[in-house]
Amino acid sequence: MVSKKRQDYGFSGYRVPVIPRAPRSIRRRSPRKKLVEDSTISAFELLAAVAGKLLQESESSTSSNVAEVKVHPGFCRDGKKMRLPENDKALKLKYFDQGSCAESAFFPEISVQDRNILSNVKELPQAENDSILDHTSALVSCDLATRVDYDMKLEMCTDKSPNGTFPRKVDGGSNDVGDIYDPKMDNGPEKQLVNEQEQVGDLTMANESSVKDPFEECVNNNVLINSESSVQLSLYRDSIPGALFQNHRNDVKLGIIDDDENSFGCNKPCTKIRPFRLQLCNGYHRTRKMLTSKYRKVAPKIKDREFYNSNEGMKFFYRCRKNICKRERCHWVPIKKRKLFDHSFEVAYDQEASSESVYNLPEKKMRGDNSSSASIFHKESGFSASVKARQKSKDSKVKFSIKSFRVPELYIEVPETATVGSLKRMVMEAVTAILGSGLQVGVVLQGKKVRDDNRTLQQAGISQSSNLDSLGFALEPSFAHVSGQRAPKDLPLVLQCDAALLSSRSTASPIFDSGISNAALDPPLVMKLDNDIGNNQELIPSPKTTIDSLIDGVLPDSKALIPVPPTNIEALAVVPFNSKCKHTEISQRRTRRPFSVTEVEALVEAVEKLGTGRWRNVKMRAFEDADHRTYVDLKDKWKTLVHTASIAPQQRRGEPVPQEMLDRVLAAHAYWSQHQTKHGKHQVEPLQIIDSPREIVGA
DNA sequence: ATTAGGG
DNA sequence: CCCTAAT
Repeated sequence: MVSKKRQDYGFSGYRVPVIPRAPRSIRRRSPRKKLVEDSTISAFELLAAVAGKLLQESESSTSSNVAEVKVHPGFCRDGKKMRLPENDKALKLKYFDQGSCAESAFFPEISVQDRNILSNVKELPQAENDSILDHTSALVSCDLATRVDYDMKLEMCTDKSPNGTFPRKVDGGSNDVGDIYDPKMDNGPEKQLVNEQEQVGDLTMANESSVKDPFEECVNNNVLINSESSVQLSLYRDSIPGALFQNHRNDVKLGIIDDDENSFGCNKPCTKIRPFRLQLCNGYHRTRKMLTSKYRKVAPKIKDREFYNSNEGMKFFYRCRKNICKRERCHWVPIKKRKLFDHSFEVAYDQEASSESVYNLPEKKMRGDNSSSASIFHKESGFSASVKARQKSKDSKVKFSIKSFRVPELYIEVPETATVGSLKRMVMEAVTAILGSGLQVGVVLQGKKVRDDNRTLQQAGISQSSNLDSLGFALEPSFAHVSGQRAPKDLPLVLQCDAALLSSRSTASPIFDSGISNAALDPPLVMKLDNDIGNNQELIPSPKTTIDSLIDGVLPDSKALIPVPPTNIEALAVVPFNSKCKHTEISQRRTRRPFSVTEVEALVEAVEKLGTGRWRNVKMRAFEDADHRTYVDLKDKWKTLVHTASIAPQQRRGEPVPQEMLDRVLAAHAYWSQHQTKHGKHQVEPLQIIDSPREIVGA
């Protein structure tokens, strides 16, 4: 099922903060320039591959095409070394999480032909390399961006670990189990060790089998990485021959453009990618843990890696993870800020327009004719639309063909045991919910929203004589209920980003509003925002700056619009997010699952032996396969058991626990209260049941 | 990531 | 079961 409220979250106008969905471990993050996992680059590279192919097909043999295709060899080479770091089960999960939505809509075309393309182009001409450094040019072109991208990839590649294997930590916690004395214990350390080894072996096998086809693997990795697996609702109609093809091209392009991560990754490979790697690097144990709670937790999303570049972000993540991520089987993942892929750099929109934070308008002349296409997306809502406008010079009519609106990411998580049919229904629910949540269409022209509905197209500048390349449509959340208090009509959006307004924003309403209604920003405001209020990610990096930073491998010194992880992003995100959590009931309680007597018995037995302070071990010992029982659950259950045992039988509720069990509970509780559980591993003997006819437990 | 304890 | 603080 789909959490109904989720949609509100994404579309009611709430300015989506950066939602953490990343690796749990902060500590693993190493300083920049650290090695980057092979797989981390594949997202870029696959996209580049697709783009390159498209360009190739377009048979326009500009240098940019070469440059784009150039990217690929590294791609494939790397592919050979790629290892999918997860065990097979994890892979399934991940693929399911991120790949099952509709990635094929964006990467359906990769074929043998692609591989040829990839492998044919080998070296980048020196001249082009030189031109990389020539970033003084005001006009940033696609190829330049791509070449820089390429460079970054090289850097990443050289940094990777030599053998390409994955550091895999197997932590079954067996060491801690060494103090179990019960000789009858069937689950001793040794056996656990064996089990773990077996699992490692499985992992290895799974990995190797997936390396057969480097390219394919790359693709797979991409599925993993590129979370742009969005459902696409195509409304496209075009009677023009060949349009289908072009349409498809645009689809792909849209997918690329929409992948903000890529642009981020290009901008800041070191910081952007690392969390990614963390994500993939999760050791067995961690993966296991994730799987353990997979029914109620959403898999971390990679897209937000920039968020995790800041410690603040991690803190935030920790704080929110439990709220959002832990519990839902199926829900939306809020749409993150979106950035443009390198195509956007090609757009010659002026700096003013580029500063406005609401819409990005990557336009690109696709062909030489008088048709033009534009892709836009609305960052807050995550909606994007690809538009094709065709001009008919005769009758002064402008014909628009809105190719598609792209639905923001849907994130659905279902058990492996769910049926395909139920999955379909879930997706359908999600899409329906989105569409039904109230949408309106915005028109954006040259980076500015056209707000006056009464103007004629001509007046608005939408005419055949105007530059329709810069025209875009956007699906926007309908914000009829938006309270205008904090969002005066013409208050630029940026102000909303001011930390001072956060509180109001959190309580008030979907703040989204002003974002929608105010497209253009004044440069001063931009600067203000830039003053590290944390919404930098809203900004479109100035092409020049971006490229500079790319080439230098360093962040631009000062006010650059690079989406640096803001220091106080937490402040930005936490407040609204938390409130949103509550208001939208994003967090749901887990379904109650009362302990059966059998479970209670297992718990009691485990606690008798292990004590009351080692719930993790208890979990592993007695509930290893009960994914829905966390060690916290066990601890809580023990707590209630103790309580239950200490109250009168008449006051007990629920499924009655045998008194004998409760006696054991009390005995164990008393015993372990005496003997500290915490420290000395071998200094405390397991509970010896004194007066029970049962077998003696323990040594 | 675990553990402990309050809600 | 949830949430938080403290490890």
